[in-house]
Amino acid sequence: MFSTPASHRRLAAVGTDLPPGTAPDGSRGQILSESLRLFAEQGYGAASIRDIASRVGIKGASLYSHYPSKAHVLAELVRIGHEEHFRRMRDALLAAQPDVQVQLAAVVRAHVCAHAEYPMLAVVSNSELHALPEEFATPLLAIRRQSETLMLDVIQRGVNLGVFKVPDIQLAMTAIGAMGLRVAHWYTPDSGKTPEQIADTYALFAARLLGVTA
Amino acid sequence: MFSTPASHRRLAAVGTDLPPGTAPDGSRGQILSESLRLFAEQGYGAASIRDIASRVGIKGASLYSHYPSKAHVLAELVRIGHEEHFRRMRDALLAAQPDVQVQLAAVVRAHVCAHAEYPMLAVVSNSELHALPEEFATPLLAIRRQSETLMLDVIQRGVNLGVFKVPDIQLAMTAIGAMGLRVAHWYTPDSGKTPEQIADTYALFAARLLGVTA
DNA sequence: GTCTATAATATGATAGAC
DNA sequence: GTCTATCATATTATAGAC
Repeated sequence: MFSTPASHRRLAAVGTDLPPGTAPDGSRGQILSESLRLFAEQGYGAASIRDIASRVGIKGASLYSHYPSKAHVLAELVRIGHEEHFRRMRDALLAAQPDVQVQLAAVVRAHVCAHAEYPMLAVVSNSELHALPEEFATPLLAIRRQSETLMLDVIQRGVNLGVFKVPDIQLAMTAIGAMGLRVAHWYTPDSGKTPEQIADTYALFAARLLGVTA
Repeated sequence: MFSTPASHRRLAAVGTDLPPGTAPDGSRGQILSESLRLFAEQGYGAASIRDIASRVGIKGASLYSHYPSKAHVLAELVRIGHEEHFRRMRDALLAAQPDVQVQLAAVVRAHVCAHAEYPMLAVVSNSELHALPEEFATPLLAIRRQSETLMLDVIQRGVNLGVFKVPDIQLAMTAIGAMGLRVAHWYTPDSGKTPEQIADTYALFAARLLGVTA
């Protein structure tokens, strides 16, 4: 039970950025953006339709012209978050073939950068999925599994090649994954560290954790 | 945005255990225990006084004979969680003097075991502090800082002794801390791994991460 | 210490005018 | 696409009987 941010805020960052091209135009996009802020800072359950609408500058009832329910807004945000995260990891891996150490660094870097560059989206995607009805959650969990498998496959390949040595690859994956997840909570652009610097250090940590000594 | 548990539940575990001696007798203890379950599974905001009371077998109004408000119940749970976590880390460190590698293993093991043995308490302590008013949160954040400092001091001492080598001790601390935090979300007693086995592996990971090659 | 009853307010969502 | 008005229900918390 510790650690960062030092305040009792849920995350340190303040930006509500969404990945380029993912936010719709007009009120629909504003609803997404303001919902992101409120869901990240207060949690889905504590953020009301009226809260969201008032920040957009409309009334609660008007929100229903854009989304059929509050759950649909959350589902859309979590979908964007999961897809962006998976896309980045996959693209990084494809560009890094074939050295397994380079592959590991690429996926860890992509994982960390996604969480540092879109901290609110990451917090909502990681911490609010439980609030969705099962039919909304199922396809999102499928994306999650893809991302997990991607990292697990790199670790397994490294072990098979004799480059990595770990007592348990599942535990290695959860450990490396967790390091990156948590970045979304404490990262802030004015910390003096860029996402890339953090990603580099965490990629080193991941390699060491897997037994790479060079 | 990934990782375990595979379901859309917030955590895999089902037990609502509190550390021995921390749960009051009678209704007061039951309120704490049922609140723990509901806050962990649904989040503080989504769990109602009526939900809690009905699980205890009383009416909502009767809860106010035991706690002055819902926030007081949460504050009590988070206090128990933070104190137990700090106490375990401190005791482990005191028993492990003076080899810095042994110290590191001790604090990491204590950190991981606390999160595996009391997963609901850990999830609530780590994920719901933002729901508390600032006057409730301040003393809890102080405990958090103590736990952080404890681990940071071990890392710093290892670096000073030339046993550990890292580009940034703060990043090392957040990485090691995050590994343990996340255990509370995916750990379940019927996974075939004991908290001790996970703790041993994570202690190895932590040492490697800090540049220990032996 | 628990109950019933209730206050005061907030919630997600809908109907229908413009 | 936004509004006002409203429905139906849920919320935290209190008052006062037993």
